[in-house]
Amino acid sequence: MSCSNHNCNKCQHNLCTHRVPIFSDLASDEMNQVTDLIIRKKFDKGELIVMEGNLLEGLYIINQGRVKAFRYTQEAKEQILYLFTEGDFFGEKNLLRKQPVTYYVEALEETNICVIPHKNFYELLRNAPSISVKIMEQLCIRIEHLESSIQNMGSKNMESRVSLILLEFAQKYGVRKGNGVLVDVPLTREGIANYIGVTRETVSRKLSSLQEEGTIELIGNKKIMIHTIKALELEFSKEI
Amino acid sequence: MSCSNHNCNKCQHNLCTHRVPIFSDLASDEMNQVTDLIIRKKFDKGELIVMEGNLLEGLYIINQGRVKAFRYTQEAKEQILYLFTEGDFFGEKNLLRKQPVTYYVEALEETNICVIPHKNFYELLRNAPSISVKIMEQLCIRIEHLESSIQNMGSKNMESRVSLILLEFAQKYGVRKGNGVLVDVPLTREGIANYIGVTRETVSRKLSSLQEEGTIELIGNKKIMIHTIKALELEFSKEI
DNA sequence: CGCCTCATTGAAGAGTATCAAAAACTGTGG
DNA sequence: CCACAGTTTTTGATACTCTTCAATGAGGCG
Repeated sequence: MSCSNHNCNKCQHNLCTHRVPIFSDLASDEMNQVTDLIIRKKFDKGELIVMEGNLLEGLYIINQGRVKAFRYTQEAKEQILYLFTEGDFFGEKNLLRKQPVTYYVEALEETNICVIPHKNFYELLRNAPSISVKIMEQLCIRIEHLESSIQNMGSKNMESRVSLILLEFAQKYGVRKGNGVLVDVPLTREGIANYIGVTRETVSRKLSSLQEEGTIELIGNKKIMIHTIKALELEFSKEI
Repeated sequence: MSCSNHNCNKCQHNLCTHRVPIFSDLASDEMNQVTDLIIRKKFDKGELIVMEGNLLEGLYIINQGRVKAFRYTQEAKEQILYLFTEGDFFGEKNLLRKQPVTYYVEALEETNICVIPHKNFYELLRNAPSISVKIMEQLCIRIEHLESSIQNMGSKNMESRVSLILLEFAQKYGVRKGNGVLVDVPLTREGIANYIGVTRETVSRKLSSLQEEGTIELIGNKKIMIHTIKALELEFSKEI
């Protein structure tokens, strides 16, 4: 599950510290200092990275892969809060407030994580005040994302909720292909459903109808070709 | 709408700086320095304090009163994100990232606001690093609140959503009375509905049924006596 | 006291959840 | 490369919950 600094060659040349916004202001030698402190971990698809109630040993940075962070609703259904990708980090909250995590994090694919032990993290905060500001910025970005999610979930019609998640996917994971965007979907239908608070059948039906009308094209279960982004944006905002 | 430092006697003796967590580590003379910089504003019930798109001139701290922060959903329905009370603050996000606000804030009752101009706020950040940490903590608290909201809105049955908001009210605005809790409800039925993503009729019906079964007692439109908190907690978690 | 806003209640309807079954996909091993 | 098994997805039919629309009732402020 974890590997030393020397036999994890993928990490070696793809250092988290260089990819994370919060360290972007560090001088190169400072960055190397941080890099030396990193503990690397590897998780398989479906593996739990952290559990609700865990006390994290440090800041978790995603070096490679994608993960979902979720809680359970009253109905014991997963409610996905975030999708994190390369360069994203989590656990900062629990470091700052020294509290156990309040959600689960699970690898959606093979994922390499870099952990900065919290002792070192605090030193960093003291020595490089610019990091504080960066962290605040990231926290604010996270707040905005959550606010949008709530705004979206307050909307009753699932049309706009499905459309919005497709737009989010297009933006985060999409690659231009011809005059459309090809998306490598990180979630199953059920995962999508758990993200926007509906059932998997509803997601399925809506994707099918979007395919029928030519807006998207389902390629297997893991890829979606979005032909007309405009149509999604329209759908998203068509209700008065 | 705004008043000078000398004729706003309510503020005078109830200084925001003493009531806000982020300043709690400041020495008394530092605090007085901050206090001198404060601009005071007063808003009537129903008045908009900030609008989406506004560039705020500073950090907004609530000295007295209650406000709601909301966005609009696709259906043009208000989606309430936060209820802020005395001691809470908002606008920090937009200061840190220097971006326009992304929500509306409206006074739910007569409200006194203290504004710390952002120029002074930045100085504070530089001179008193402890404030950074406090702000991060507050941001984390806000994140946790939002995460809980999403978890709650992901739950399909409104039973648990209504129960949860009543519990939240009890905790924030409740006063023990005998063996129950008397709550001064800050929102109309429609407001409650806009907080949890249902219609006002649904809220009304659920409150009535809770009253029938003896869990709560509706006193006018603005007060609710909660007789058995336990019943709400049960209701909240009764689905498997 | 009267007006206006807010809240309640009822009946009908829309829409999504649920349940069930069939189809498609994914990955493994021959 | 193909067949197979397990998983995931799709699709259909039904049920149920919440919304919507409408009308009545209560509350609060001048």
